[in-house]
Amino acid sequence: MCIYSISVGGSPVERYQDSELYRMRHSMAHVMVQAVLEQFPGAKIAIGPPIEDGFYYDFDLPRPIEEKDLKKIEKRMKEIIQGEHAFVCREVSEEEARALFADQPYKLELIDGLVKGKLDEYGNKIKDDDGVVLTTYRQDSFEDLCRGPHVDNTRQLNPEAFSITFKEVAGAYWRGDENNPMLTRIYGTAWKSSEDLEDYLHRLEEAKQRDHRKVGVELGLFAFSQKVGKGLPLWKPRGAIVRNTLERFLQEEQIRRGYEPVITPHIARIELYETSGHYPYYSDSQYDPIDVDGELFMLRPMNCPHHVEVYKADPHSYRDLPIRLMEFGTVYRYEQSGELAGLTRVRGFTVDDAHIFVTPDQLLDEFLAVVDLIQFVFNALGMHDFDARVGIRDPESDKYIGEDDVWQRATDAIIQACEIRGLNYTVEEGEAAFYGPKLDFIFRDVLKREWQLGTVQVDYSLPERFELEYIGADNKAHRPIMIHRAPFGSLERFIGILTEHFYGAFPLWLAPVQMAVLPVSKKVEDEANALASQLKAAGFRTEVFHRGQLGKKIAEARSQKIPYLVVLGPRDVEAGTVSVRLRDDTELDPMSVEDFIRMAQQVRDNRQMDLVVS
RNA sequence: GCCAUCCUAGCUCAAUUGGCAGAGCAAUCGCUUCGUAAGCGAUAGGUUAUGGGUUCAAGUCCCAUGGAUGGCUCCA
Repeated sequence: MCIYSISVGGSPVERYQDSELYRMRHSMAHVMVQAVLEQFPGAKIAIGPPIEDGFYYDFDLPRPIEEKDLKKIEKRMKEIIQGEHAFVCREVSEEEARALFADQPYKLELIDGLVKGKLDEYGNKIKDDDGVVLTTYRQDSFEDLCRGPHVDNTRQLNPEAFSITFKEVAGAYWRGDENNPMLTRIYGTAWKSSEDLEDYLHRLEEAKQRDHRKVGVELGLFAFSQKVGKGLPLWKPRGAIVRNTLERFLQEEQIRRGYEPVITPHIARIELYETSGHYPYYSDSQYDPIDVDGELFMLRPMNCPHHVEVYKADPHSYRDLPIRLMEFGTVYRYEQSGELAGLTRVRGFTVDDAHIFVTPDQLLDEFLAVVDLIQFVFNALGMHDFDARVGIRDPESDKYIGEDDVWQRATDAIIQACEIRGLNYTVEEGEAAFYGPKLDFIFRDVLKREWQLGTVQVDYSLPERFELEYIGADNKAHRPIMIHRAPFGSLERFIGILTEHFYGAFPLWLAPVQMAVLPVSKKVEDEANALASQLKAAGFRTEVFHRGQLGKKIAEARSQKIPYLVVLGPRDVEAGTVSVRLRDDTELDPMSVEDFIRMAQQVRDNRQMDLVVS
């Protein structure tokens, strides 16, 4: 068991778990524990695995850890690494292990879990459970219960390519359970070379610069107010333009594809949610009911029950199906205060929602049509890097409604659709909605961070609970199937992600201000105003910059990421041209206003990313 | 919600062991009319997040509340 075996028959790409970096980071975590225990002799230690970009270790410390402790620990880690200590593995019996970790309660609990419950260090059932062997790894003075793998010797670690002060320490529940005590988690990042470390730290800095909370405020897209409440964003005029433009784009595309807009209220009587199952299955995310003259109303956490009631307002023939009801529906969900984050995690948000009612025959085709729509939308926004994830039930949990065979049918349909469209997908347990399995689209932005965006769900349960019907060709009542879907997910989160993806430099069609007219001097103010009117008349959101000299106007327009900077001076007025500079500092040759407008219209109407016609 | 850190002018930040709250940008008002990354000057802007406490004296120390940030848990 002490020999780490490379998995056989795996993919040709080396798995992270098999890589040298993984072993280095794992070993680095052990070195950190040794240094922490020297600094805090009474500390209790929990677990500490390698993670993406680094590692962590959880501790129960006798006092809060401070920045200067971390610096000392980091220094000591370098010494330990330079001590060239071997990592020595040995198998231990249960008794030996208990004696070894007699004063480490978390380790004893791990041993209990491994030996009795066949549980791994995270408290999950060990799948391949034929005989659990306990092993330890020791370097220098520190020995840890660990299954490895590690490097052979600390000389394989680079003392100049790691950091434990790059991130704040964090609280983390023992075994990830919020009922357990909170431990102190120290994060580290470790690389093979100091250049790699620098690159990584640079990437973090880049992400910070792009953060939509910073960029969104600079561009005047949105604001939060303590008086309105946390997690409740206010869209400022420029942000509202971006959002309205996206909504219009999607609505027009959906109408083209047979969707029908509906509009429904943000609250409803509690009976609606009792029927739908949101109450009680979704009550953790819902706000307390509102008493209106003795009747209980709820702020809606989802739009589906309302759309179901729209469907129910009329009798339906199989000839009418599929019926596709769409709404940019605002919903309110309770989120714990610590979970709120900018626009990506809020308490009130708008879903680009639609509910499609189909016959069983239509399910697959309609599902495929939804997948096509989502791909179309992502493509239009220049978002090409995404994978699909099929979310199915966690078989251990009881938070789902509906019968087993119904879940199976829905899951089969989703997987079949993925196969037909050749999507690169994974299947994950526990990722389903409470009423049915779903297909999520996971997008990677320019910094390779993953975001869950669009989602499609197949639902047999709500039609059942609401007793939905259509009349079939046999003149008998049948039950339709519902598809829930949202390409953007939530407009708030989506625009947050788009802002970071584009670094605020939205494509022309989305840019809040599309053109800045920059008069060279006051002598051409009148001409500049006239030019702006002309550009506005051509349908472009245009502003004239009056303040300061030309250089200042350019600096300001650049910082606002305005796509076209239209410079106008006496020479242009005389020649009847404009001098266009792009926000990436490209200067175009002087051209007539008409040519410029024609080009910009083409760029806008094709929703091009490039600002010139290619 | 939990752990940790933080909150000074609209924004970015100063303020010595606890000793008169300041600067740049933005804003307002002048001057300047200038051809591709920030022209010059003046004015105004603050119960230092809020409420208590310690002290002769609190932006600074202590407590509570609110909010933000990094994580955990949860999630569109």
